[in-house]
Amino acid sequence: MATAARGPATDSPASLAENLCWLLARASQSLTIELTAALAEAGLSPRHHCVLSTAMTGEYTQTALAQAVGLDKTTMVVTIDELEAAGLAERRPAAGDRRARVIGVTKAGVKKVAESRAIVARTQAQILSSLPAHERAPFVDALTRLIGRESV
Amino acid sequence: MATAARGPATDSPASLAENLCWLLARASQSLTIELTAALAEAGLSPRHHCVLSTAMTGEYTQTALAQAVGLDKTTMVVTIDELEAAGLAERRPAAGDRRARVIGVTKAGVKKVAESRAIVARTQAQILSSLPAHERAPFVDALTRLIGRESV
DNA sequence: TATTGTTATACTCTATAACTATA
DNA sequence: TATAGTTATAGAGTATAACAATA
Repeated sequence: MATAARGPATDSPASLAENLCWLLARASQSLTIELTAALAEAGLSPRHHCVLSTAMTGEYTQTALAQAVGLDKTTMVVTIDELEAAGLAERRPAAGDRRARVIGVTKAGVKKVAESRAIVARTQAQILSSLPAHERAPFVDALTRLIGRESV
Repeated sequence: MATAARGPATDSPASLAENLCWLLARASQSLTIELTAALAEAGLSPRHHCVLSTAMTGEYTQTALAQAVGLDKTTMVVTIDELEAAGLAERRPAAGDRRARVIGVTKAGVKKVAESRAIVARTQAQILSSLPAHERAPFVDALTRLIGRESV
């Protein structure tokens, strides 16, 4: 079974197209596992990192932040709870709306993001190293366009 | 980029590399939702389709099938249960091992796969249409290499 | 009436452990 | 002792609905 364990031995001509969704799911899963393990050394999950790192780039309310990273607002509540408990982020009153909270990043959070970004960069470099250099940008580009597709 | 709602307005140079895992997760999620909706008209989930479609390509025991499509053996039990209840697949005794079961596809299953493959092909064509034709094969290729990376 | 954030709840997918019957 | 399949269970991640405070 030298090849049997590698993947489905599809013999139909439709196999390539048929596998797109499956390929994405597998790639996403294995990379997430890898990144989760790498980020654990900073005590963050990929979602923590993504939210915290994004929060640093502007003044986001919780809802705006949720939309920005593609999370449900209820998931965002839990995520912010955890980041706040860790002292990395905090809910600040929004300027013009007493309902809304702006998510601020604390000093400790800023330091943590620097740390986690280094980890992420290292991990992704490892991952992308399996692609020829000239294919990397087009690949990421194609992915981006695939995501932008439906929301346009 | 006046589109704050489109994605994180990252201002760091690391944004591209930083988003790889996130991009894959988003792409996988949105495509899975789309494919799930499309396949619902055939009464199948993407996982059902993938397992059934793969089972047709050879003589797989449950465990072999699980490895082939990247599912846990316990998930495979449930999947086969459902496919069997729907009359699309069946557990047959394996030739040389009384512990193992070969997953066979029934006549109804074969017809169903033809139907679901058409749906999948149509859906993927739609999805890939957002990429220039000459980028599609390299993109799928890159994805495949990314997955093959760790198991090698 | 609509929206922000919250809580509670449920559902899917996946992972872990223990069991059986074979090998 | 190890393996194929099963069962039960637990854990993520996400989604839905209802609520309070505010707009």
